[in-house]
Amino acid sequence: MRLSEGVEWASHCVVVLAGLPEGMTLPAGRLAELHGVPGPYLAKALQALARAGIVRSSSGRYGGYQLARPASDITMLDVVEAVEGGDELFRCTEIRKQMPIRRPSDTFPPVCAIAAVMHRAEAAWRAELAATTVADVVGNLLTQLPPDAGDRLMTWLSPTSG
Amino acid sequence: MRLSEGVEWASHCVVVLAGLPEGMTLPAGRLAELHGVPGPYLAKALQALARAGIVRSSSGRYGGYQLARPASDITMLDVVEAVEGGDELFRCTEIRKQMPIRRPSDTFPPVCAIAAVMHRAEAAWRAELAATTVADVVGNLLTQLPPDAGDRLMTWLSPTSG
DNA sequence: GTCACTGTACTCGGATAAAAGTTGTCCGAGTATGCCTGG
DNA sequence: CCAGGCATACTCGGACAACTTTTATCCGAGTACAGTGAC
Repeated sequence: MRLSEGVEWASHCVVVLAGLPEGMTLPAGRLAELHGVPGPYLAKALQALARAGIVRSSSGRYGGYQLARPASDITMLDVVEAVEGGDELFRCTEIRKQMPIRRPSDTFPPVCAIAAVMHRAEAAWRAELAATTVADVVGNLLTQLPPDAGDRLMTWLSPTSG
Repeated sequence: MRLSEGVEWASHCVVVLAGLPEGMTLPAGRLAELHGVPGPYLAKALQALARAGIVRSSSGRYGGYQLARPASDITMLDVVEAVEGGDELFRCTEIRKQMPIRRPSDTFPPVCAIAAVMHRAEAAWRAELAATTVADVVGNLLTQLPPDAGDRLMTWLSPTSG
């Protein structure tokens, strides 16, 4: 089991979009080129982000994607759930209820004891993702990258380059 | 993304095995029948548990599976990793290193900032699973199930029944 | 000089194929048991 | 009556298909800009 690649790509895209000047958009093709990933498929992840209200898309010439709300209001959990779907990692199929030793009069606890453990662990995972915003990641990156990384990015994004 | 069904089945099997008298074995076919799941495929999960040293298998007539160590020494993380593999949920493909704005002189931080967040969340998930042993789950079940559930199980498991 | 219109080039969005991983199944190798035979 | 050997039936273990999910791709609908022409 592993998360889809789209989660990684979408996360990087959101981080890049968070670093853009206010109002600037970036088309999917450019984002794909920047990250070296297949463009048409990255679009799929970006569409998922748009459906979730994380990014806003503008059509037409000079259109593209931009964040729909401040980076400090977007958690990593939002990004993961947008791409991956909000389904739980562990889905209990209630096989305990199919045991032949069951009697009709038996009243089962509301949740399977095993599912309870799994859900508790999953909640811890979600809580950690929800505690980190995209702004946190950007802030963390700024302390690690070379000082001119932002300038280089903007230069590369200028239409004459690339 | 979701965990494979084998994780759920294996967990239930381990719990059942933990409730057996010392030294008693249970064949895979019986475990499958008990849970109402496809037998040959459940064997696959049980084999994984055996490879991980969680259960011990005995061949031959009246053979089967039993726990390899006390239930209090088996965590739910052990079970999940045995079936699902120890791979991490989020695998960083280091796409940051493929950006065209990169320069050879750039020294990258050891871990991608995004991967760091994902790994932190994953660690929280694992920690929660590692904090719960199979014995805990069994103890929890004993407070919820009807008092005669154990007797019913042993009756059903007796060779004359089924 | 200003405004409205039209053409164009670019964007997103969803519908459509290929690849991988998971799910499900089968048959062969190995082993402890129970029976049979011989002492 | 007891011990040894043998056939048996049962077990696990790994190798082999079918299906679902993920990955990858394409083409059409829609939109904002730029140029053109009329006023």
